[in-house]
Amino acid sequence: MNQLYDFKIIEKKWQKEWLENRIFEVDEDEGKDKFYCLEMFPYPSGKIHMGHVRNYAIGDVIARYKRMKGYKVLHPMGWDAFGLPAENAAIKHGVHPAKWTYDNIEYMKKQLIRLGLSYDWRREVTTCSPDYYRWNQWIFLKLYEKGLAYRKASFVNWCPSCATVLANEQVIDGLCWRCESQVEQKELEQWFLKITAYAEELLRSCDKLNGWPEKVLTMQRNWIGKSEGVEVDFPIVGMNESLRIFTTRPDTIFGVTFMCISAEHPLSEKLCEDKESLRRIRQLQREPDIKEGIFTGKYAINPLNEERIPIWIANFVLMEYGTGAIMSVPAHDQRDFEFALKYKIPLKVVIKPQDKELVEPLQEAYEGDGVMVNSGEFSGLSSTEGKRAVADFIEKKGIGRKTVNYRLRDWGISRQRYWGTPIPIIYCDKCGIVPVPEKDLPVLLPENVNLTGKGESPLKYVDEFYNTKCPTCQSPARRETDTMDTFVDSSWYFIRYCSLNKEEAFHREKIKYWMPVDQYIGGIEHAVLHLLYARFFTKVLRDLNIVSFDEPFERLLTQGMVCMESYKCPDHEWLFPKEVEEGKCIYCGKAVHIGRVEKMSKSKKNIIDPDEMIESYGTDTVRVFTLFAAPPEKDLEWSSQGVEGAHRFLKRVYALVYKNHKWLRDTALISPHEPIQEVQTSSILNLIHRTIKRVTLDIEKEYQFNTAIARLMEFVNEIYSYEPKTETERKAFKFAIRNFLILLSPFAPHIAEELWRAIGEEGYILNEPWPSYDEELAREHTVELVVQINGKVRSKIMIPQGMTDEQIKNIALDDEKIKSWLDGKEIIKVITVKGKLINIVVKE
RNA sequence: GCGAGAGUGGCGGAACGGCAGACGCGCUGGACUUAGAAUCCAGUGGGGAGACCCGUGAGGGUUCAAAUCCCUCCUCUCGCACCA
Repeated sequence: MNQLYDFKIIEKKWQKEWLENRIFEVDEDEGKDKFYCLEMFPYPSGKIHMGHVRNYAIGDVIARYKRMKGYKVLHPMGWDAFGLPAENAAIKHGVHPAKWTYDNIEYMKKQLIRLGLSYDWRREVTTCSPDYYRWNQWIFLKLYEKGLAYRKASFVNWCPSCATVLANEQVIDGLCWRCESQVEQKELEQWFLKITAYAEELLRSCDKLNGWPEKVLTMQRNWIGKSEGVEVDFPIVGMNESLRIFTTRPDTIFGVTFMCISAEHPLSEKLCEDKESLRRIRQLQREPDIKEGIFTGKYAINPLNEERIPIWIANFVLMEYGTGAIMSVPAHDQRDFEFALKYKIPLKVVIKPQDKELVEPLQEAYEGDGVMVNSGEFSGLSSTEGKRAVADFIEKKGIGRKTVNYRLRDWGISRQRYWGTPIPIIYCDKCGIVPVPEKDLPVLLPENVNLTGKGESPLKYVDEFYNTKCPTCQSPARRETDTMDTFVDSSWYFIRYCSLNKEEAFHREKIKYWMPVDQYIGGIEHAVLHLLYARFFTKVLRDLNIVSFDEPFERLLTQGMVCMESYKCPDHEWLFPKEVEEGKCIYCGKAVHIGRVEKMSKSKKNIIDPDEMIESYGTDTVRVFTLFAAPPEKDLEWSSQGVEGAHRFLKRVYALVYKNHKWLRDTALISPHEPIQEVQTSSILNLIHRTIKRVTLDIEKEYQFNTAIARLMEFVNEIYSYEPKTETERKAFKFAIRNFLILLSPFAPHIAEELWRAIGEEGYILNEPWPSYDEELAREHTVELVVQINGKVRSKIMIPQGMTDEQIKNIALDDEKIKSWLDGKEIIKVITVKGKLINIVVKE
């Protein structure tokens, strides 16, 4: 055994051996319980970043722990390999996207192996390979057959920088999720997947996702945005037409004083003669904070009270939601109130709050519940009763119906870019839209293309791709040239991992054994993107009888961000941490401005390169630090001194074993039946059982790896003080070290493996069962009794474990310090807690 | 504006309603060194000579006992935000 902890040699050695001996490979075993541990696969952008390291370190601890607990653990990894950066790199540097991508994958795979992650690489999935994307196409065809994939012209989100369309989920605050450019509206014909057909189920089964963070579920529920209400037809005066509106507040229908329609509403042209103003309103569409409208000069009739209601066109009414037209109740809706105020439209109060009087003129709309007033026969009903009564009345009269609206829109998947899955559709002049027959899959992405990034699919100009024959009538036809959104790829990859066979993507028995994923780990940025799409696909695949479960991810852990302070030099802009020495810029010596701790990002250069860290300290240190510095779901602040601390800990572990390895090697383990005489033996056994217990509970309880590692540090600190002398003490010591190494191994697998062999153990530590603890031995022999008087600590006394309340009371009252505190005072009450605390309540 | 989460030493962070500050960083002292680095040992919330007192964003409350439960407020972070 080498005296020094040479992590480079150790880590390389074991990584090689683990791979060669294929110890991470796993197959089904019906006799054993399974555990599917999955981390979100990365986009092969070039290099792994610290966020990945954290994500995968967390997953690896869980996978290794569960495996040692006796589960068959599926722990796969792959590449989300289609996407824009590859194409942009190609345009910029002239490398083919495929080469760029596969080169990156090769490099990043090496990095993952260097991290000691326990993946079964036989299952590796690369979404840009035809083996994979042919199944995207196959699923698309199935969706098409079921009417769940359709083509439609509409206004879509267009990112000018990415030169492609984006789905609604991919627009964050009006900006592109990927590049943060301002998103525009463009009218295009596009392919959509009917996720709205599953809106209700996606919403309802949120309630069953007990293992998900409430925050993510809230975001999904908000995104789906269900609201129940009624649609009502308001006849238009002098026209043979009605204006259909949607409202969730039928109880306020007697308070309508105007109507508003969207400028994009089909009737807007017909109703509004002032085309100039109409165009102006269209320009102001979705402009926040501005309310603009024009009166059309036309009126509608409120079908409940026959009142004449002016019809307006307003910029704040959305065509995509409801019917694109609303009834406006300014007294009870703040938006309508502001609009009415601006255009001096009268208000009519029809809801009276229970607990206060509304003082007119109103200062703001009253949107709460109350009692209906000025509402004809409905007056006197509560809002809740009124909603139902008015809705029933409307249905009975045949002027409308109860409806449910969702904010969720269908998923637009067409992308005007090259590096994605071709949509398997052919356009024929005679037959129209013709799906590519299943037997002709995959529709291969041609390799020779001229990439421009100008907003049109380059496939259009690849003749041998574009020109084809109609599968139905054999006449010349054209292929669809848009490719699929890459979120399609990641919507089912977790199912693909289950089947090893290259030809068969959906091996039903294997899927049945492994799925659903027991623990999914990734960033919260996918709360409504990937996670919603994956849930949707799972339900679709279930309805296609490919899978038999409703939800893909049993438990979800959203890990926090990796953060760091940033540095900015007055002359040299943002600086990398290594460009700063003692608070000064290494180029000009000027003091740098230290920015707040925030997510590591290339633009602010507040990044730490995992490769450099591994080079200097080793993988085990990096893993231990990232797991120790914060609980997994919280943000982690990178600290170079913290890394040193983690490294110091591992060096201490190494030195501890080195110091004793010669005799440890030849010593047997203490048997559970061996009589314990020496105090030290009993202390060592108590220490290790205590440690096993606490580490196990910390991992089981919400994956508290930070405290688990703290326990391991405590173990090391304490065992340093023991000098085993007798044979029994040595056997106990060996037992302790051996089990400690198992406990350490999920966090720092390489050093654990190395030391495992150094103390004479055989086989791979990953194949060892997780140690169990003896409750009796884990208990402390003596307890520090805390004695309080009126809730304040007044004394601490060491007592044997297991005293009765009465004994404790006597000991406490007999204590000299306590006696002096109690002198001359009357004891009212004595409370003892679990044999370790006593509170004596006295009259002051 | 609405919703969720958070606020604890110099710092990262611990604490089933029961000893606030585990563990780590940093700092202080000591040992080993010619010296340093590394390592090891000890100490380290604030005040006070001391007995003790004060301390978990602020203020109230419940309780024998509150960082933890309840109410009001402040600050920060993250979602949502013309969805009728």
